[in-house]
Amino acid sequence: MKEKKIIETRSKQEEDLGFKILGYLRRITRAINLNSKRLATENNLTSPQTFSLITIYHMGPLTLAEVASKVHLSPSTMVGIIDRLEVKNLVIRERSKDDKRQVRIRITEEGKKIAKKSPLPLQEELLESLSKLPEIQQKNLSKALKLLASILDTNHSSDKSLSADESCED
Amino acid sequence: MKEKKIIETRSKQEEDLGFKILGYLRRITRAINLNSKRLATENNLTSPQTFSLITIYHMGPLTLAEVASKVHLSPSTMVGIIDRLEVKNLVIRERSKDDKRQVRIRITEEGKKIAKKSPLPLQEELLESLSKLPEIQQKNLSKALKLLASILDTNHSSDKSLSADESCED
DNA sequence: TACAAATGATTCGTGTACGAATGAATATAT
DNA sequence: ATATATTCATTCGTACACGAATCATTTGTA
Repeated sequence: MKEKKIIETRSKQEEDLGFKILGYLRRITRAINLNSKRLATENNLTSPQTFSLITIYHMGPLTLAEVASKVHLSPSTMVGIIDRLEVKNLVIRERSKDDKRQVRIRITEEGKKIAKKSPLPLQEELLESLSKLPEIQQKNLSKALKLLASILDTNHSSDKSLSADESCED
Repeated sequence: MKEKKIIETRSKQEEDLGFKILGYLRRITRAINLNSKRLATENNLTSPQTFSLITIYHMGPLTLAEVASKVHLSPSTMVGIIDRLEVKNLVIRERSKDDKRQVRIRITEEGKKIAKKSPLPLQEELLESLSKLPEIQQKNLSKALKLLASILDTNHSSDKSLSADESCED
């Protein structure tokens, strides 16, 4: 009753909810980052690299902007990721013949092999932990994340992604 | 019924769940990043900087490692963040007298003013959107994120944070 | 006391991640 | 047809974000 001056410009419950959620999100993103780096040393591929490679594998030759859009990254970020995938001989850039501005990213045979057996980032621990939860909780989690994702990225431009399907209407 | 060769090394529903969740998480982290950068241009403080500053403001002078732990970042990351807060005259480093290895981060008067009125990252849009949801959904979201955060960072070291309170047991 | 181990901050190297600016190619307008 | 606008990839500058290595200080031990 006497330490009330700590937060005075925001109402208590709003502060609580926002601060908690942001804290959880920070922890989540950090865990994802750490996992990505661990995977990078073990499998020689970071999480964004793996995501991009699998996307290219599934959806055929794509332009750089298309890959970026599908994995929810900006083109300028994607340039570096493709650079690193290319020096590992997992993809190749080839200039489009009809529109010489475009660069088509094509997966190599080597890349296909990696894509086929490369674990999705976080897959192991996350799925194992998830499978221990009751199914209802798994559904809730997935729904909550989907909700949050759509809340957050309506504030920005919205292009459809590989994982933004609409088949989750329970 | 004929495109079944796309994913063959992983079972269908596991793949679905993991891939979806990871997709949501990527979108969420991206939205957070974008928001952080927007705030940086508007308020001259990024999201990690704001988090760190508010933490220092609330919890008094702290060592660099303590701040890092409380905002869930590594010390090496925190060095840069404190650097940038320092050149903006929001905090100052002072060598500890009893243990000259330690650096105590102290908030300045200028920093206090900023901390008091600085919006929590994402606060505006997120809270506004959240407040439109039924309360039960808000609770679910918070619980789901907390669950996911604890699943994810049990894989790593766990120190308690500013936001990791236990008062959410509904 | 002297010497090894541990600790705290920092530096270094790598990899995201972004927007703004750039340059080449294409499309559009006059 | 030529000038302008648009589009695509890239480069540049900034800021995270991490682990490994480093350096100074402190602590523990022989």
